[in-house]
Amino acid sequence: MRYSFQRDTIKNIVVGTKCHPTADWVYNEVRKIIPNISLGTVYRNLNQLHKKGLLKIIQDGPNTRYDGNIHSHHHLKCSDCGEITDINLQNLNLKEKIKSKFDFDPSDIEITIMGKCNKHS
Amino acid sequence: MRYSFQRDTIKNIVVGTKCHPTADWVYNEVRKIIPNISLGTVYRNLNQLHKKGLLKIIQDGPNTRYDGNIHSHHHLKCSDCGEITDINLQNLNLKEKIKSKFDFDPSDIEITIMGKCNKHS
DNA sequence: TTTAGTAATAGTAACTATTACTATTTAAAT
DNA sequence: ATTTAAATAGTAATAGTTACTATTACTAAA
Repeated sequence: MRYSFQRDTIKNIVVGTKCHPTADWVYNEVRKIIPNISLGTVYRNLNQLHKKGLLKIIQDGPNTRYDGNIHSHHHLKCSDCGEITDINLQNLNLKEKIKSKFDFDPSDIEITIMGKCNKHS
Repeated sequence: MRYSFQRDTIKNIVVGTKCHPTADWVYNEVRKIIPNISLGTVYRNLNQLHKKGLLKIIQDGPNTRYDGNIHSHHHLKCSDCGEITDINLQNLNLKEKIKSKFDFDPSDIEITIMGKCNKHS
């Protein structure tokens, strides 16, 4: 993958925020640095960065969001303000439970906990 | 909510399958019974049935799917064939873990396990 | 260094899933 | 039966994303 300033900027923006942005949010942020960047360029590069494992794609209901935290983690989502927070859940041993209980070979586990964050409980 | 044959048929189709269908799949099934039903009617009724708690909406990547199983359960998804299977995971005690570890009041937990089903492992 | 090759881009068009709109139909209460 | 409002079919509109194309710009080799 050849260097491009556009992709590099997009990557830095996604990795540099904890807000799990949409493509459109990223687009508006990048435009502050590259005013004439194309929305298509943002989408293309977000997808390429995902393919390279440099960011994650998460679904927030029907909305696609991007996550610069590529370490194994899960999400809390506040049903009031919509804020999504990364959390770590260790020792769940879920993969072993799945493997022993079901005829299924697990590779990745996604957990989203809906509820109220401290500002809205 | 007034009775309508369209809504009743849609509900029976979603509840009667384990395939976690898309709106379009439901539309094609309903058309076998009501050939001139409108796609908008399918969407409107799927959303109404969801509001009434008679079905669930799940996200399969960017695709919205409907689930007639309204009991608490989780999902296995095969990364080869895409098949989604309902599973029960008891005694995870996740809500208590979350409540004690994070400043967050959990209401609902969604778990999706990606991996290979028995046909593709 | 130039140059040649090709990946990446900007701008725009196209596509797809979903929702909104509107005139007409229909359930069901009076 | 008449009335009323919910629901419908059909269509238009919207939003998010991808595809297309002429042009630009990395980068490796001459």
